[in-house]
Amino acid sequence: MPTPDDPPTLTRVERKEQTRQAILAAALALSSEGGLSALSLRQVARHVGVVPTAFYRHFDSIEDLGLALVDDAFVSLRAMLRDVRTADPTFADVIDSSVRVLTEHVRAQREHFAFIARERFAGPAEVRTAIRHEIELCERELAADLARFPGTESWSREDLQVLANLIVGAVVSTAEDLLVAEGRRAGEDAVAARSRTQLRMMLIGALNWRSS
Amino acid sequence: MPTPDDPPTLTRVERKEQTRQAILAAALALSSEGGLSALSLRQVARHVGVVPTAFYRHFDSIEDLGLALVDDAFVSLRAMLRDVRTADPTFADVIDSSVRVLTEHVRAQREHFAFIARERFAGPAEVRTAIRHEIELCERELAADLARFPGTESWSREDLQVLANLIVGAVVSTAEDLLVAEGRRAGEDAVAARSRTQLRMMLIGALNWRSS
DNA sequence: TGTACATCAGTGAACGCGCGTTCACTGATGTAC
DNA sequence: TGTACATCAGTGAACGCGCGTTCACTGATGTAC
Repeated sequence: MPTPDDPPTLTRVERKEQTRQAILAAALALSSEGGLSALSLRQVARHVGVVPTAFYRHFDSIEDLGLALVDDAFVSLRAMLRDVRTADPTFADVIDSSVRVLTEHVRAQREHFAFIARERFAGPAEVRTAIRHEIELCERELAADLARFPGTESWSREDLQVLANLIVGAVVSTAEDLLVAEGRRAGEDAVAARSRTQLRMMLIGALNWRSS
Repeated sequence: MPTPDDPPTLTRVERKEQTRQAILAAALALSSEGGLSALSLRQVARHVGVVPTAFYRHFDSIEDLGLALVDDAFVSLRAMLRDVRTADPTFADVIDSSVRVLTEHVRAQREHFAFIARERFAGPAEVRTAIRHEIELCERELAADLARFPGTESWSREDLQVLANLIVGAVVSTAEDLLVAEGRRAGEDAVAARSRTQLRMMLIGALNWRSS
């Protein structure tokens, strides 16, 4: 970024990283209208306050930048999953606390979650593949978590995977609905309430699985 | 379309409708790379074999065309829902027959389902809104269907709506996974098998709801 | 510490290209008599 | 049925604009001695 009057304590490497982050932030914000495929290098450069050619010092192409954004977005998503796992133990109900954590993270990292929802099907082929791969990894982690839950001792690996897929699907769907609520408190609360009921129905189904 | 040697039995109105359909088909096919937002009027015209300005005889803009495609896509989706309702009565299991119908329709109308999955979050604002609205209508219809099912007599309107949302979410998610399978038989079968298991888990959960 | 040289993030001009949109048009189809 | 006129789907030239990419460059920062 062309700010030669920054504190001179910043090294050249640090300045470069700063510009890189500014480019990623601009791309994330601008792609919310029309998506990554409709995003132009010049738009991004203009928004960052840099000449178009400077872009190439950081990324080969918009698609390359997209892959970096996938990494960033899944850092946010994994942070959420981590918080779900280590949720406040004063919340007795796993579902209540999980939905609360999800709502908070979607609210705080709205652009990252919107990016995943959008580019999962609309992004350039490589970006779509990268997102699908990351979601698959999350499902596998969840399956491993579920195996440690009481009541799933007798489940097959396959059934655990299927349940993990079901839950991830519900979470994705809830996150998408939260995004549609666009931060309006009433809308978000309704989505959260519905999600809690749905997860409870699913939990009842899972607990009665194989024993029925 | 510039085919002046078509059988002269076609009226001018019929010819116009033919071109309109060709434009819709071209837009549907071309938007699968990059989405509606990245689709240009000139690309569409070129693909149809018509001069760019001819486009305006049929649509005001790509966005306007997109709204027409939403209508077409939901004709396909509603046809599927209709088939689910009136499924072959020799299939005793509602879930087996529903998943079968879904698989067949996604296979036959792949482009329409991909359009909905993609533009639901990536399309121009008006298109996104139109899709959301249509999905909501489907949910309401499903809720009405569910009310006629045995076992839901004591359910509140609200709970029926929540269950309908859960099922629609699962169906959307399954349809999307079928699309990712890209018509490979093995992949489709795995998705279908998983979907059947998930719907059964959900069914068990629903049947034990309120009675637990 | 001071000097001479290397590195490299960002510049700015230039290019050819596809874009959406305007406008006046053409000529086959349709209609009124 | 035949003729004169209206309609209008599709044409083709032209426009200004933003695009991705090339290239040679500048000058502050970093490094070797």
